[in-house]
Amino acid sequence: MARQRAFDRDVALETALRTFWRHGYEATSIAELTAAMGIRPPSLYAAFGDKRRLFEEVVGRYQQTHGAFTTRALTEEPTGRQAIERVLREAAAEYTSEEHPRGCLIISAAVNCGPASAEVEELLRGFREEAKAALKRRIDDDAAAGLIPAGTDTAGLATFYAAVIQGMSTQARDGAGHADLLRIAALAMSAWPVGRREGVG
Amino acid sequence: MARQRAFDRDVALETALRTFWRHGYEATSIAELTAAMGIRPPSLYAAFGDKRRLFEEVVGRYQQTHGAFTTRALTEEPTGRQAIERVLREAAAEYTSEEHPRGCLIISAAVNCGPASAEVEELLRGFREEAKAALKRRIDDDAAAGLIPAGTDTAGLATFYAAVIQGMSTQARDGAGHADLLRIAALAMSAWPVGRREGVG
DNA sequence: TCCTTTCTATAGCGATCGATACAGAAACCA
DNA sequence: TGGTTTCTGTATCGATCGCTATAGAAAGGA
Repeated sequence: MARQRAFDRDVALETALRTFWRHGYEATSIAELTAAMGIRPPSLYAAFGDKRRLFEEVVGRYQQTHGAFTTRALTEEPTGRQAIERVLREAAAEYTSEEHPRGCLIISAAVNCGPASAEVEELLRGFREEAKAALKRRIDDDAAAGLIPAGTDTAGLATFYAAVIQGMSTQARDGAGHADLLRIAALAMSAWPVGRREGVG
Repeated sequence: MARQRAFDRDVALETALRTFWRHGYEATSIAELTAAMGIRPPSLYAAFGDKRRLFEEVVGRYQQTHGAFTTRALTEEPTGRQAIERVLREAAAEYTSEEHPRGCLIISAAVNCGPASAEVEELLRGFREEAKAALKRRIDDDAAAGLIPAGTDTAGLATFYAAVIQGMSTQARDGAGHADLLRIAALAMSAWPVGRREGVG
């Protein structure tokens, strides 16, 4: 019973996602966002609240689309080792895809923040810690199943693979290609503890 | 034959270094810098030119002080393996030190930049690529000396260790401690190719 | 066709950005 | 002690920041 929106909210959100993905939260201005989305500030604020809430919605969308491969790999693979190997392999492809900005939004979009947006920095930091904890849970599964030696430092392994993934994101943003990141992934997997399947222990 | 500066330029530069180190290039305002340095804008501009040149001087100072351990390790150790192992071990200590902001300034101070400071982003990117090339040169030394198998992908190894170091910086900024980073370093070294010294090949 | 409602566009809000004009203060030379 | 030079502090420049008041335009119900 009133005038309807003249733009596609979903398309506009995806455009905002890619803009934030490229330059980060603080470095992306409302002017740049509205120019990219093809709308004017009042339309943005009416549809998305404010810059902070738009970014939070962008992060949610990212986790359910471009970043969903992590959760899929961790839930679908039978062992922790296979799960982490797949995460690394798919990250290599995703972080270097030509279809969208390089690297990972959760890792790189809120690194340089002033005091005004410290909470945004903390939000992404929380998601990174959550992802690291998810890695650890699958490694713990392998430890419980006896696939890796008893007494293995599973938290240390999770921190290592989290660091490798974050390094892959930085490398991708610095220009490394798909093959470069696959080599990183393969070398990282060579750090996996020798276990039952490999004929030791 | 004229009035002399009322503040210590070197102390002020170190203060600016730590401020940029914590929040990054764009997120650090002139107001925040002058407040931290205890001077007023005209003094800053007279002594350092402008924000861009101040940052470039900060980066140079960082490379010769807090970041100098990398070059030292790479030049002083007899083998590439020992050099890289030492870089990782010292990075673990440096990135988590309580004496200054966490992580690496070259890696984290210009990640989220708008179009206006794309050149600053590119400057640090160049230094990161230079560091990666320095890693590769030492790995090539080991290859030439027959310490690692013939045909080893030395560029791939260099990219791997560069990624690990960048991941260590991110982990440190997210709260990981010295021991956590040492574990990352140890696991990363387990990816080093098996060579003559290890009794294979 | 008119009324209500919600969108859109223009224009501009106060605050902050990087950077400076200006005048007073301090240090050296004559 | 006066003159020259360079620093320092105040106050502010134009531009941009995130955000919004206001008015006109469009869509549905009566």
